[in-house]
Amino acid sequence: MFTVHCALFTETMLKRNPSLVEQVKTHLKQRIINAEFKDGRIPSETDLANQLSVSRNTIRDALGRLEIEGVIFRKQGVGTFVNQSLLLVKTRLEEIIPYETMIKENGYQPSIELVAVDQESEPDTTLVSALNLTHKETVLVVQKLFKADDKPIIFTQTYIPVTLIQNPYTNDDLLTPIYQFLPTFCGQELAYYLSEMIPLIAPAHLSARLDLPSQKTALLSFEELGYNQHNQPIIKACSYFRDDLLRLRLIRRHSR
Amino acid sequence: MFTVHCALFTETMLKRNPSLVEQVKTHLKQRIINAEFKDGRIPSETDLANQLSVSRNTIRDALGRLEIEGVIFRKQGVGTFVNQSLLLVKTRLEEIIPYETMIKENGYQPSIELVAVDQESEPDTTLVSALNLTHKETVLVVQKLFKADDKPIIFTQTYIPVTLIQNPYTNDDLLTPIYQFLPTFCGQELAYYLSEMIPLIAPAHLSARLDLPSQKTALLSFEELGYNQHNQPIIKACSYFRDDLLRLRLIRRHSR
DNA sequence: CAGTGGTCTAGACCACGGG
DNA sequence: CCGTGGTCTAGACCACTGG
Repeated sequence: MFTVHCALFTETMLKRNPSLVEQVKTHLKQRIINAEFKDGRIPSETDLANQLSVSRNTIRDALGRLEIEGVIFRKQGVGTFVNQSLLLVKTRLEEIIPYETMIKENGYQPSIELVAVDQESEPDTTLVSALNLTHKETVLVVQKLFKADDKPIIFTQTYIPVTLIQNPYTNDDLLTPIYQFLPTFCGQELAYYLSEMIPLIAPAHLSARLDLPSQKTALLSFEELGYNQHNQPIIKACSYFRDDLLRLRLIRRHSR
Repeated sequence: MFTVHCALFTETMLKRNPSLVEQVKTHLKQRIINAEFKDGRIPSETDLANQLSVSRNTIRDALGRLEIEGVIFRKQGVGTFVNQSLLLVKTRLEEIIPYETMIKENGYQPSIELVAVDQESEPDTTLVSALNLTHKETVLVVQKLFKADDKPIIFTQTYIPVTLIQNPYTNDDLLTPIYQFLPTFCGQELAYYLSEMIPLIAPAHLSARLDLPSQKTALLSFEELGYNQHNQPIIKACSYFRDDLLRLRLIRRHSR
């Protein structure tokens, strides 16, 4: 329909950047969230293509991404439908999301505390090899504590080689998500994390930081290497979660 | 080149099913594993399209999937390259893999033991609501123990509503991965898992099962709901991992 | 500048599922 | 049978990178 077409293009701009596919995806996602589709049935790809005046391929590409996100699902020969159950799932791990957002989506009031900022002039060997550091390269170690409704919930420790840092920064800048800090102050993009999940019995210092109820508590920790667009490891991050307040979820599929 | 074209199509069959894109993907992945591309540089999309006599879109689709798997990465204006570092990563969680394969890929000799098969006639309320069971529906509970080089490493507990089961099965059938059991005996496809990751201090019975070294050991557990192609939850599975023998990994990206 | 990947189109045919 | 999504093609133009 014409109104839909207008909504998509006049308000934003005429085409390109973000790509048409991305605009269509965002547009459809919004209509889904607004519950504009009765019975969860989404119009046929041909109809959508006509409505939005783009080719069916563009529509299919956008729908494909929404399917991967778990927002919709398709039945060949039948149609495309809203995936209500997955629409409610927060804290999906396969996507990089600021912890602040994660906490908010779980219904808490988030806050961040900068615990410490240190310069480590002699990083240990595992860090040196993980980040391909030249010997004796200094690393910035940033410790942050995330709170939900003022209760400690996530503790993170981020390692950034100082040689990466190009522009002066303040402590406030360190409070932003690392994937915002990197482009601004290091001229680097964070393309992806390779993450290891490790269960842990909270050691004393973490127990204190996270205000854990009893002495022996199980924690979930992430040990992650962040890579740039050239596939080089640039940062390391360790995170520790109180799983009683935040459940981490993940969708696992067949590769096909 | 013609030889390449032949390798792709004569040996397998003439086109379609698996799809062309899938065939191209498999073909390229094999060449990558065989280290056929010098310096990790993959031919341009146009070249590949000519070599394999398919359209560039088909090539791009295949490369796109390999990129998601982390096998390759692209640089606009430059080219497409093998992602050596991620090629070595095993035990990727975002994909459904038989635990047997997972253990093998980590260099151990896998074996499976069927610990117990029970009929639970009064499933608890969380199970009832998770699987949308009608009241008093009996559930088959299958307990399996996976070993790596004869050391216990993964313990699983799978819940299958008996009403799903259409064909007679033996205990040996229960040893196969659940996603093979479901199509054969239940006429269902396992489309995806929605998984929760929970750290745990091993309770006594798990400690014994998994032959844990000391009393208080942290375990990683998965609590998963398996959905079919119609987006209905059909099974529940709980898994417990000894993380000292098996490191679980995951790639996290930006949604775009 | 030439060559690469990134985006988009229009159109074709197939496979499936429900009436 | 028809309408749905699934696959594939050929061709166009853009955006970026390197020499």
